[in-house]
Amino acid sequence: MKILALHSDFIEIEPKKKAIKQAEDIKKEKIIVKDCLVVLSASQKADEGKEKAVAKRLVNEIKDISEKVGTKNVVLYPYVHLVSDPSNPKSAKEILDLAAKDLKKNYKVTSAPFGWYKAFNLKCKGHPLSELSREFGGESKVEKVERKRPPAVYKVMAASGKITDAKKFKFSKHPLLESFYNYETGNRKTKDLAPPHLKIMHMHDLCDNEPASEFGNLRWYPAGTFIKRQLENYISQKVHAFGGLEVETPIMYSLDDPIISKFLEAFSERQFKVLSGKKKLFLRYAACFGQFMIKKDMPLSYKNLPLKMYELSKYAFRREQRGEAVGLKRACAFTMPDMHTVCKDLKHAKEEFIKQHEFEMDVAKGYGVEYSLVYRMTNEFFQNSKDWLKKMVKIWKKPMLLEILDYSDQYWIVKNNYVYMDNLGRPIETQTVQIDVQNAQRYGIEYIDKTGKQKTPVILHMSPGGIERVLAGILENTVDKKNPVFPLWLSPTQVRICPVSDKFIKDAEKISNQLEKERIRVDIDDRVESIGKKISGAQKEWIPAVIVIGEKEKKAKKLPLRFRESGKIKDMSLAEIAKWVKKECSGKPFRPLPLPNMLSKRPIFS
RNA sequence: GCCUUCGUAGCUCAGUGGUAGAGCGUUGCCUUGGUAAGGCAGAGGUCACGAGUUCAAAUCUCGCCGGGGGCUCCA
Repeated sequence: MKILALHSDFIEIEPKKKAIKQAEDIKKEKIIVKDCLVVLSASQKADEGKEKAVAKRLVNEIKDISEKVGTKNVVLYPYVHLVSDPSNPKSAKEILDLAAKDLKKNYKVTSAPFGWYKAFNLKCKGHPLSELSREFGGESKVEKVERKRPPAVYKVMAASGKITDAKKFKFSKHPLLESFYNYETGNRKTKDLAPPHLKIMHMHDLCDNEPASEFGNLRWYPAGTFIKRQLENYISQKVHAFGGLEVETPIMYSLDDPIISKFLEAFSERQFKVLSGKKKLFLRYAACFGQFMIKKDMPLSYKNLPLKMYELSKYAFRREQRGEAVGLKRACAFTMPDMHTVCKDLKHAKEEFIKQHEFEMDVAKGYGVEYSLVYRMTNEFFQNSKDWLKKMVKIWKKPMLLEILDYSDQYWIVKNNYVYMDNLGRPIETQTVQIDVQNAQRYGIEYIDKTGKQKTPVILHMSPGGIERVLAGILENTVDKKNPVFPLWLSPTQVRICPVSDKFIKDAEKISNQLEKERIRVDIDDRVESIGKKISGAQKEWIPAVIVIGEKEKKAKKLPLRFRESGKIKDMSLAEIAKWVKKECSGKPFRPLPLPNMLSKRPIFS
């Protein structure tokens, strides 16, 4: 559709006679509208069948222009002569009618008669914005790139390295892998319920959807922010120790960039786009772009390889469709740790892959959640890499699923996914390592080898798990437990002290100060409530350990810790408590209590 | 984007055409306690939003926005 918008002092329209058969029946009278935006429009062949989308675009354009020129009077004037390939009249009329209906909510709309020869008299204001032309189609429905893919073949590699057709594999001892396999192959037994982590998210005041944003954009409250930061710091700490060089790159990139734009064409529906004046930018969906752009500008030597570059992307953005963004499983803005390793060649990449696979498993230990492993690869890679896969399974020590693809329209030739399952039998894919054989060439990344020749490297992608998804996995994992707790290093409160009455608050504070010095997160239930209620509250909050303090404890040398998981009470000295927390949290980052330590002062967020 | 379902107090929800409800939480007072919920009183609502039908709409119809599920998708 092409439009010409004229901000006018007035327009005077006089219908003369019908130009086409389909012309609408009207009274032949003069129409005069003063101080208005006259929108001459013509729809094109390409708009046929997309009337709704085109009408929407038309409405948006008109809103945009009318706001700029400051008028609420709109005159829709069908003007087929603007284009050389007009659509059929029915389609054009439909677009105009839809647009008029929509615009009438906010504007005074006059529709010039459709299909008539009209005389008109118009005075255009002549300021810089008074004459604007625009051209657009129903972009919201861009044709999808049809990918005709042959179905994948699934096999299972047992811990011994033996490969079996997945259909024949006995999954009975591996229910997690089985339910994932079932989901992958379409035997989906899902329940018509929201994933349970949504409730937990809310119960613990972690986070919520932000109604003033797009769906899938979350706001995080202190307890949620605490857990998120802990996970972020844990991963970053691990990656640093593994040799990742941390960088920070922009979150938005120009759509006009010759390298990047090519990469994006097929996925334009999934991007958030941003306007900077006339320049169009998009928000990144991963940290690849920024890192590849750095690497392409670096004078890389074989001596630098493998070069591991790491970024914790806050945020990465994907414009998920309605019905796809669910709680933490698929947010539209998410935190993505992303490492890209430049390797000399495929052989080198395969060696490095093994190390990164071990690394991923080590990181996953900190999450404390059981998961499955799948390797997805091209058939060619599979045929050449059976021994390599055996090395993987030896580290993994359990059967892993193999998905073998008979096509290669993606940038990777092999990747693994670490898969958590939610309680409704749906997978949450988190960590991954991938061998990328396309992007080095696409971005022009090169290194100089021993002989002084320029070579194109192979790139390894590695993510130790999108933070939100990892959290979803951890939360889902608590659901079937009798007395669920967060891993101690992720518990906002580790120990709660409950004085039996307000006489003992001072004593509680003393103990709390001592424990705080040992870097333990302690809070005090100083509310005027019965001790039973304080215990009950601590249980509801999943506080891992509770200490009741009264006359008895004041005198005793040890403190009675009630552990949530077991429900048992154990007498422990301050030193023993500190030792326990240190042991449970070894190798994990520390953050102080995210909320006031006195419960009476603590705000409720949702 | 399509299909489906839901939207009532801070939260969880009841309320099928006739005065807006409960539990939890919150506020105040009483209770000063012994390992899962002490008592009493109060505050808190544009029934998502807009239009329509009706003497009368939380309730029926249409539209719109938002949440959940399914499809597609997840680079």
